[in-house]
Amino acid sequence: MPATEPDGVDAVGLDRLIAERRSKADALRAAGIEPFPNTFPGRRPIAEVRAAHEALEPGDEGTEVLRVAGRLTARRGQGKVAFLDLEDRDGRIQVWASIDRLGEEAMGRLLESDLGDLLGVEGPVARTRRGELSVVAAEVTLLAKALRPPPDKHAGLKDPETRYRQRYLDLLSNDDVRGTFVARAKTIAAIRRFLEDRGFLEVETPALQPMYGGAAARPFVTHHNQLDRDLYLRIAPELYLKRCLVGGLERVYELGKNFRNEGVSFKHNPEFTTLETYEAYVDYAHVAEMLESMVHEAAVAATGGSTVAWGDHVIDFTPPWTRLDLRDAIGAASGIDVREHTTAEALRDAMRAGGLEAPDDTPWAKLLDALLTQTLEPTLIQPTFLLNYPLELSPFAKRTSDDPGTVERFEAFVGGMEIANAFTELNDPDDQRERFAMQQADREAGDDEAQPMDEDFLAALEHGMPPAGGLGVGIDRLVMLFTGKSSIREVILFPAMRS
RNA sequence: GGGCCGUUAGCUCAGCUGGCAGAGCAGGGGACUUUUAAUCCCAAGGUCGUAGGUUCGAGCCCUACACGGCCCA
Repeated sequence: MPATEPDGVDAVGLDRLIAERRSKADALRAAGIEPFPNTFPGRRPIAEVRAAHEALEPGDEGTEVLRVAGRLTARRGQGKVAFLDLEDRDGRIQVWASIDRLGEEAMGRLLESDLGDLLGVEGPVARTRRGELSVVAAEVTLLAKALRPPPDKHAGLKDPETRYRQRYLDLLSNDDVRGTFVARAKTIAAIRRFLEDRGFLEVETPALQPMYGGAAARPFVTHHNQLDRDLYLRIAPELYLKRCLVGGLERVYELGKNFRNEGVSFKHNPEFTTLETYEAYVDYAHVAEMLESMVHEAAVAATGGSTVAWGDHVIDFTPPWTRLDLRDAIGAASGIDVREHTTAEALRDAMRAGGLEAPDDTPWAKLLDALLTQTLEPTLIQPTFLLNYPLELSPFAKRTSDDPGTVERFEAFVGGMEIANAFTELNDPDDQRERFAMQQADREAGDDEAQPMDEDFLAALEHGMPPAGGLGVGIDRLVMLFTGKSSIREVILFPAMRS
């Protein structure tokens, strides 16, 4: 064992680094200093302290003694004066420590601290001759000893696997990652504020459901031991929120997790966050106006402005957004007039003639959806509504008055992604029963994402649901747009990973 | 599910045609009373993702697997 190593430190690599930090913590305890104290009262956020002292000139020192706390991220100087960078959630400030102010013992302890330690510092704020705003340490308190070394301070943590599996390391070493999740919180808060202002009630409906529905997706199945029955994790709250409309709650929303048993990719995580809103006595046109205002307000709250950079584009969320008829827009993007190809065979042939993927044994409406995905969707960078969808794709939407094969539904696209789906809600229980029957037929034909019949929901509709406009918004995708991230994993704190 | 790429020190990365495992930062010892990725000197730190194979010899070539990323479905 090298003579320079502390007692008990003879390990190598990471083990040695941990052992060194542990032995420092032990030494503090032996000196009567608790390396994990319970509290540090009166601490002020660094950003606030900075703002209050911006006016200080180089060489000046403020009169007020205050406290800041955060993680030690860098240290310069090792002798009788040292400069340390302390970082909290929203800011970073230099700590100016000198043996003159701290005394020999406290200065010695400070120099024993390690990068990653959580420190509390008390003292006045000064601006150094070089112009750096600093807390002049009169007293330094270790608030929590870091027993493991943090990631490199300059390069940050880059390995995506470690970033997602140990997100706390990502958050503490990469400022912009913290910013992403702050933006996410601001987005969600702005949406709640917006809906609250419009008289919506926030409700909570079951995530564990005896029967799932409200979306085309495969569910997770779990089991309740005492009831001895299988339950599904919800794929959407839709059918419960409509029961709330039947009950007279008139304007409701739920913001929460859905669970879909599908693959993981840059735009899919098995649990993800959606907003659903239902408003009585309005139709989908009204919902479109609400959505564009809501997203605009959320963009301003999250980013400070109405526009965001997205690749080489600048997306402008300012209402009103472009409104296009689905069939017209597909025709313009693909060169295929879907009104002229009214059978699955004809549409499939036209798609293949145009070099597009068109699976066999697929009904006309699903081919239309495939055509949308392949040709139109990637071009919808600026916020755009596509209006009026085929009935077969929309088992809960109300028919248009002029075409029984079309429903009052829109999807909203931004950045080449679908971010929202809305319709005038189907409230005729007999029509709804027919739609379930159509889904049942799809299911028997092999579509395992088709809706199962839900008699309990039908009974609710039979009691009378007011005409209403409903909306679903993908919150994760919205945050991707606001923060310029191209992967959903960048906006979910702890994304799903293989074990 | 398919294709391509990646996995080397705590972190970020080099590593040539197969020939002794490298750097910066972090960490350790020392110097330094206004630093800004502080600087200077010294010493240390490795199951090269895992398991096989080829070879006198494998971080490097081959096979399988694991995990991750990107693209496609």
